[in-house]
Amino acid sequence: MIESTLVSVDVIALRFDPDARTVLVGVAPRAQAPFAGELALPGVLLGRGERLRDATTRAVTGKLGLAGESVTATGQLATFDEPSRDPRGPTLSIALWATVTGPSGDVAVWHRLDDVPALAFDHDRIVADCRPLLADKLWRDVAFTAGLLGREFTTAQALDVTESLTGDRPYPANLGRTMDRVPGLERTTEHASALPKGGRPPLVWKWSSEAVRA
Amino acid sequence: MIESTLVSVDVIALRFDPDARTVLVGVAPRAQAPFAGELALPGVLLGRGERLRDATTRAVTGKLGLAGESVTATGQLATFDEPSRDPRGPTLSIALWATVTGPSGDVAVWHRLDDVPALAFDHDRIVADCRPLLADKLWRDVAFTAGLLGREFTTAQALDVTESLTGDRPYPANLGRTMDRVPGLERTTEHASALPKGGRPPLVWKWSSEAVRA
DNA sequence: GCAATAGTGTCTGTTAGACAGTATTCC
DNA sequence: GGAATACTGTCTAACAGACACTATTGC
Repeated sequence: MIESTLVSVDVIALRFDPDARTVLVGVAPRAQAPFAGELALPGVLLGRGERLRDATTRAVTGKLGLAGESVTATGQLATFDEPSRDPRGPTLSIALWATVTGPSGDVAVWHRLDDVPALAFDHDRIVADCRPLLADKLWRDVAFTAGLLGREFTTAQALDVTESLTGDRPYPANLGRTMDRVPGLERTTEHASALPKGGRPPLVWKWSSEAVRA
Repeated sequence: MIESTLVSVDVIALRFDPDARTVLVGVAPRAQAPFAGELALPGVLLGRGERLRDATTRAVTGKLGLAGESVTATGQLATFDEPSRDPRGPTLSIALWATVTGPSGDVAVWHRLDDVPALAFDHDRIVADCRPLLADKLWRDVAFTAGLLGREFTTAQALDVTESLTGDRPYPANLGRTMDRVPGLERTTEHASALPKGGRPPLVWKWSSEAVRA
């Protein structure tokens, strides 16, 4: 009988901050050794029979201090199998993404995707390797996109999120055409409320009800 | 302490058969319960500290009866976490791909990708879910493509492989342009040897030496 | 009106898809 | 020459990228 492997679940928790106009990743200082006090992605050991989705929520609530309801969507990214990645012994790490909303949590520290500080374990590598995967999901994976932007959002916010994930701000006209092709996403004629500094109010986009049965 | 999860590695082993002009998946009857005698993807339990690549090779050699050298490339697909997928208890399955060449092996049974028989466990689902992922790797993932087609190949074989994976036979001119854009792939002026039934000999394509440092 | 923000029309170059026509081989 | 196979040139539609111009708001 082969001795079984430990499996941990490490989560890239993303939150869109409309005020900062950017997407943020949640990290937290580790409570225990190894790497006690150092920042790390929220991660937990996968329980026997536990679903990945449940472990993801457990990591986000337990390690970042968020409410379970604030997790709007989750999904897989990749698996990291470097045996020496955890000093306690060989541990498989399944990297997942989660989109969250609402209050920022008790212990979470939020950083821009292109400005994540040095993290414990191989978490720097996980973030670096998974960033292109995340950028690829925007406007392609409806659950991811809707989870990040919420039930309805403005063109300006869509531009901000795209810039945060891809590193490149698209032209509004081009992004509009991209969004027109996203299934379940509808351009409304409503305008958002006036801006603090003036300027034309942006258009509102909404997910059709079937598309977001989260 | 949380009781740890069992992790199995299930492999979609692909082989291009130039005579049958199609890509084949390797499956084998299970030697032990559960599902003894039924066909299944080659799979093994992941050992403690074992790399996924090594477990993939172990599955292909042990369960399909192929030589270790016949595995030309491997990579990740997705993770399946349905707790009831294995009657022995909750088991995580990491699905991986492997490309193989050479003799077809002692126990392996080979089927066309669009004609895989009913399989044990949730392996039907794994094949169905992963097929689009595999089609997406062709001409994009150089290791995958080179592993499947080998060091050099003809335009006709490229057409056959593309048709097997995507279900659609492209026009030669269009595939040629796609291949012109694949980094490390070079169109030669050589022609393959004559065909059994006559006809113009196809052009040969080669990977540049840096591209295939497998 | 001016600054600030947002949306629209249109042009360009690239790519995917399609197909007729041509080339090379065996018999 | 005819059947079988393979390659080439070119046309069309879709798409990404770019940008000038117009529209709406607060001051």
